[in-house]
Amino acid sequence: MRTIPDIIISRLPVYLRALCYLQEQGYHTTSSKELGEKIGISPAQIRKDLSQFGEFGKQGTGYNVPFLIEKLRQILHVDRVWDVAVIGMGDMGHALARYQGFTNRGFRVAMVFDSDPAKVGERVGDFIIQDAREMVPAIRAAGIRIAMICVPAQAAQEVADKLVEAGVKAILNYAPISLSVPADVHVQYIDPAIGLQRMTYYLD
Amino acid sequence: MRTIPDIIISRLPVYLRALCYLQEQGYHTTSSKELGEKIGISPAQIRKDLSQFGEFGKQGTGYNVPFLIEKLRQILHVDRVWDVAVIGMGDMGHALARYQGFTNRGFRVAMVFDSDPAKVGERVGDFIIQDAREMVPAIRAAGIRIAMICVPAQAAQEVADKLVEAGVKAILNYAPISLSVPADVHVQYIDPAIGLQRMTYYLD
DNA sequence: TAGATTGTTAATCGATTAACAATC
DNA sequence: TAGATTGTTAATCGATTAACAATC
Repeated sequence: MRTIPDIIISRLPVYLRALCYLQEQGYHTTSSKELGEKIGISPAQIRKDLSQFGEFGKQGTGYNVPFLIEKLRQILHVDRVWDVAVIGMGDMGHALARYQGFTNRGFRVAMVFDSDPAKVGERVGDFIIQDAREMVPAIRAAGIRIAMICVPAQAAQEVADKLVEAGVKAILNYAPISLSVPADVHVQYIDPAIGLQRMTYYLD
Repeated sequence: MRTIPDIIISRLPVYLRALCYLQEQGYHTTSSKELGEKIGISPAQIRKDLSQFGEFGKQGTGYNVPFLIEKLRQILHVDRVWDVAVIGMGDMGHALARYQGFTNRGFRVAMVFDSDPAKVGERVGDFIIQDAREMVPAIRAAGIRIAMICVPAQAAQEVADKLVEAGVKAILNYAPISLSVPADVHVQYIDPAIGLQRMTYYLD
């Protein structure tokens, strides 16, 4: 089986999100044209992307929304619920620990950590903050494969190393620094300042 | 002047972030090779990207770190401080209002809004939460051009419309929905669930 | 000088789009 | 049937990389 380009994979969650939103609004079918207008992607590209994985549409009528949602969930492996660990209970980690937006999208925060003794044992949402020193055994014992890093930049690489040691294979990094990880570990970056700087170039 | 591709612009903030980090660590010069290893981008690409804007390096020695930082700040228009408005004071808006990571990166949160009467008038960080009904005149009067949307999905498009009406030209959208805005308004999306879904495809 | 590294060219590689037969 | 829309092909478009003369 040939490898699907990552740029295609990166668009699938956007399709899935839009389809779920359409479903909530009562749509039962949609077309590549309609979907493309909603999310600003050309109809041809949507059809080409989806065709990498199968024939999900019908000529003349388009795509069945619940069916395509199910297929995309299977493709992206979010037809299950992944446990996620959050490291760093500052404001951002706190917000992620309580984030409602993971519901029905394949994720559930399962444990949260901080290295500050003053925070360890405190409650955040449904969780008791655990000591960061127990991170590796706790994550390994729970079989957790996904983590979010919300610690300061200077601590992020060390945390990433420990997560790798604990068996984590996917990291969502909120710390403003590029991480070094083995090739089989995936990293995505979220940095609001970078998001803003990508736009100020166009402002005068 | 020919238009620089957006994909190049989108890498510049990453270069800038890495250079600032190198500077903190005491580096005075770096090379495209060294920088590329830190951030996982090929040296040729870094040189090609930078060459769109001028000749910033020296053969044999590479780039002067403070000089390149200054140039990138000028290019990205973050050689100043932009005032930013935050709409929606849930956990995420709260975290952004108090976010320390904007400092020295060209941004300062200047005002925050919520539509919940129970929250209006409360304090978050250094700010008093303002009534969302005053959003348009307040943003317009302050000349604010950048905003972050942290409201629920079903309210986000309406908020975006008001921001456009108020003169905002750049929106960082944390709501899990694609926004429709005029062509001269820029939008960047931050959605942790999408970040995670881009990785679970590769996990089994 | 010798070694290192830039900026740039040309070649390669990959992604997007236009167009259309197939068919619901 | 007529209209709509898919999946796919081929053409176009754009981005990345390799290589190297220039030069610090």
